[in-house]
Amino acid sequence: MAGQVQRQTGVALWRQIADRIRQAISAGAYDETGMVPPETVLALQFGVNRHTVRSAIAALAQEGIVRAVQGRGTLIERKERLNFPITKRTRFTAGIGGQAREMRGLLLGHSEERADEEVARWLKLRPGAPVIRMETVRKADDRPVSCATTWFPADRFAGMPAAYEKTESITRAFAELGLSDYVRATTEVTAAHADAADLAALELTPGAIVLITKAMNTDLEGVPVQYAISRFSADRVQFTIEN
Amino acid sequence: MAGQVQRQTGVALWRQIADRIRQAISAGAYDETGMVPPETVLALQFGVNRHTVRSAIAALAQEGIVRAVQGRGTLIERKERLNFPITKRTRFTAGIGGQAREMRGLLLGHSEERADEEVARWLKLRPGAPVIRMETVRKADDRPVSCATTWFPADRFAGMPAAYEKTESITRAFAELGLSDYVRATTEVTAAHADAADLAALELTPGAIVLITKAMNTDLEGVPVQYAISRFSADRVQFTIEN
DNA sequence: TATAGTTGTCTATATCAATAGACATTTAAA
DNA sequence: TTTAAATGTCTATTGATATAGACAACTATA
Repeated sequence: MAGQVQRQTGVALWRQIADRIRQAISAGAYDETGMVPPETVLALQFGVNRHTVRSAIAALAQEGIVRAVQGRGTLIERKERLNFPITKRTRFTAGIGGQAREMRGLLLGHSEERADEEVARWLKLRPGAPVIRMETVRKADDRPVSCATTWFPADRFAGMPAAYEKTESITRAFAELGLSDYVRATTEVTAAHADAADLAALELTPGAIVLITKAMNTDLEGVPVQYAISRFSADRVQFTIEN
Repeated sequence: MAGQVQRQTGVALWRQIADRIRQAISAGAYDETGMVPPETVLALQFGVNRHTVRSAIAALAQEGIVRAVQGRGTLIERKERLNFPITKRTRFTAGIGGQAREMRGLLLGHSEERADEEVARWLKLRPGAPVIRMETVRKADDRPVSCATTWFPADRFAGMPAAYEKTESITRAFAELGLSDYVRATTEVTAAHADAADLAALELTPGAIVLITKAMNTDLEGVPVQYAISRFSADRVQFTIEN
């Protein structure tokens, strides 16, 4: 994890260092001791003052990733990265499956609106067609993993928000509405800094990274049934694509 | 592109704004005029002082993305986000294909070493087996798109570095070494802040995000021939997964 | 019960980031 | 040739970031 931090780039040193330590923890670099190296050692490694390292560690403690104990050191509290397979049969709940005890989808809000150009294109509707929009957060063992904006054709899935709120799962909600099976047609993946809404929904701190997927599901006849823009905390998930 | 910028996060406002404008340009938000909105308008949009916007634009001008002209406005010079499909037949050169005039792979360095646990697992070798490691950068029209660390079984592909340096492509290098076809077996995707080496290789600024893929290719019998960890500039690419 | 090693707190100083306002300079269009 | 609209430059001030040093407080262990 050597490599120097860079100055005068608009990114504070303490944030660069926090990001590097977070990544090192994820990669298992400190698994032997379960602790982050002493502040003086890190300061030397990164070529900065000890106080700068302290700012970085304070940020990580704020995220709940480490806990500093006076006299002992800085203990690693949490270290999670869920694997999320993307396949023809991608389902959030089943996908995370055995990796967490409890999976829940929470409905933050919903509305009926007219499809804009992007949504219409993905759902193969005409622009202005009525669609149901839902804002959701998905949690694994009560830790938010992703939040999503999802659109459904309104004529076919008017009862979606209620069904989702009841079942806490898209798959089960589809089943309630008479769609027993569906397949993932396309997924686009990008990454960006989380915006304010995502930070709040995913309980992240500014500067955090989100993996963004834009995905379209179809029924077995190939008719689009759902278009979703999901934001995943990059620290907590990885995607796997099996071909 | 509304949404406010965030203060006291360790990421300077001018950098947040630069990132947002870069992304808006990529998304085609200013395609009608070919210009970025006036500084005073942006300052109002983001809720910051005009000087802060000027810092952001100066950074983008430094990257060669925009060019400010006194009296006229700020012109968009370049606007790239390459789409990179991930399929069974994923090939970097062909994948980016029609989206750039010229595709090149550059060999930064290589060595023969013993497989560590991770590499051995992916290549289905025993730990300690000899492998060839290559560090490469891939460029589209001379702009770096990704950098990669790649491992090959040493017994089978000893001539890989030389072949890659000559052909500037993994596919063509494999062909030279007698492997005419191969398929993508698995791809893992994550995102993280770029580390110092990636920043240099990809000509990015600190705080930039990289999409990271870990991918394994096999020959047509299913024998692993290549394991690669690639880092893509998140500002310059997106992935598409077709199922 | 010392002692080494660690985190916590305090003061002080220098540099970067951001705001504020005024005015110059250039361009394009009226 | 004006004029409006845009970028360029300058000065000044405030708050965040980073460094520096000293010492307190706590933990584990010899």
